[in-house]
Amino acid sequence: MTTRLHPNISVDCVIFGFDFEKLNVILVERVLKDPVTGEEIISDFTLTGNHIYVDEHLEDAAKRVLNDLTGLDHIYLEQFYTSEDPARLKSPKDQLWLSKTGKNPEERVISVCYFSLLNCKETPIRKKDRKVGWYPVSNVTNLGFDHSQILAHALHSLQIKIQNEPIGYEMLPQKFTLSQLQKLYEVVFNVEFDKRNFRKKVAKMKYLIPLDEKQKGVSHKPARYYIFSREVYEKTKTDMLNFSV
Amino acid sequence: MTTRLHPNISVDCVIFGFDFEKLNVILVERVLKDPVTGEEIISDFTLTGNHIYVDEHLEDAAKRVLNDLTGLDHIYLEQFYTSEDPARLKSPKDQLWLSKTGKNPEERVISVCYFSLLNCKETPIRKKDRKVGWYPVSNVTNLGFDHSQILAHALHSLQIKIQNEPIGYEMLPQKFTLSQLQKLYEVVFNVEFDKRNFRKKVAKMKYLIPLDEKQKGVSHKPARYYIFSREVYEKTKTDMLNFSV
DNA sequence: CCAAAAGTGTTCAACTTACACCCATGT
DNA sequence: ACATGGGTGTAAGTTGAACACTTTTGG
Repeated sequence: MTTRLHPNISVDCVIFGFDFEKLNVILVERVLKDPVTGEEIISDFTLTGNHIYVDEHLEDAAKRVLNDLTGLDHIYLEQFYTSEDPARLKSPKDQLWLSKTGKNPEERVISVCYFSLLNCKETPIRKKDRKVGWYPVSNVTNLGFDHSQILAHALHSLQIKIQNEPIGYEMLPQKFTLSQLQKLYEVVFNVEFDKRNFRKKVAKMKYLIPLDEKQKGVSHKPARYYIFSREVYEKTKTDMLNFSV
Repeated sequence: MTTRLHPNISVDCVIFGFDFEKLNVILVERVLKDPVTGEEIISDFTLTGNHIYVDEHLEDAAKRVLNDLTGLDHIYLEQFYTSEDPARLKSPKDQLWLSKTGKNPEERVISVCYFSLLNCKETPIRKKDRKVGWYPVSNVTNLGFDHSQILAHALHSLQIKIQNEPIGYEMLPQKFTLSQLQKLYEVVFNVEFDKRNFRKKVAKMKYLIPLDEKQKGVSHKPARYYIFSREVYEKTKTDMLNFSV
């Protein structure tokens, strides 16, 4: 394994997180100051990403990015899109940033994009040299590079995927309440559900298993905890079929 | 625009076609003969693809592949996956093929994959130097390179996509019958539908417009023709919502 | 005792499924 | 006349949508 970075191939990670209230995404601040005046020439945000090593699995490169940020392994990771417009890094701002950070702004870079799912509350973010944090997806505007489009793609892919596979549990703690699960679906799709109808719906999902354990220390009727059983899911899943358009 | 091919980036096209009976895919024969004995050292099939030019849009590269094969422009094209395992072209067979066809077998190639949709009956295939043709998807086994996995990915993506957008019409002639439409969905999902229930379902789709025109020259009751109206579709489409797992 | 979220059922409308026969055409 | 696929309706069961009150806890 060589350690040379590939000049033309990168990965970008759209790291989604749920905090029981909103859908969030990890962004990195991108600030460039004029060395003389101290004025901020660039001040915006981007997704997290990296060039790959020339003979590295792209998924491993994405895991590197994730591990650098969170210290975690085994994070849910899904390739969803490859951004490749030859002009995608050609805006004056992006060109300036690339030259000031030691990249060659002439090089074409295609970026294979992954989304990840995390529970914000259980994920410490290691802020290294640059400012990194969770930001509500609904507030995000004008990211650097073409990252706004990548984020839009990612959200759409997440919506499609979560309809067909039980991946939402990746954004919840192991034990969760039905209200938390409902809120998760609500923020992912940006809709509201009726509590009773939602509960009737999930009651049919046999892989959602109620525990004899309730919330403690909450100043209202404590909610029952549930767990997701992948084992039951794999045994009972049935292929979807429903062409709805 | 330079005309140098990028050594590390290619596109592969999974070209699906419907012939009113089966779902087909265009494959290219890959034959390598021993120059002395004439024995066939390699004899299998692959998808169609090509390296990109260094500053070419990947979608344009895919369009080149499609235009070379069919002479057509404006073919439905959808990026669905990027194949990237550093070892994806490392099997002895693939290495042999690469060296015998003037490629450097050491180079890592990542391939951005697109699927296209066509009506077989309206698509002439230009067979140039190599043998190219339509093959039933259900019979395909053991393609060269990692193309079997790419095809499986493509079929899955097609199934997901066709559930959420009316892209099936790309595989039908402009005027089609309801039985043809039904057969299309049946072969894409590999299931059978009840004729009456299918018709009730599509009757709700306002963008399926019946014509005052029927089949001619068929030895049975002639079927009414329908067209797909994109205009009506765009006006009436509603966002899907149904997390079914 | 108050605030806060948990939990629970019924009714009506819409949709899904299963199922069988006559029709228009070419040969 | 016959073979072929086109075209149609109904009843039963299931699912989806709308809607309000009681319960349990902490403060």
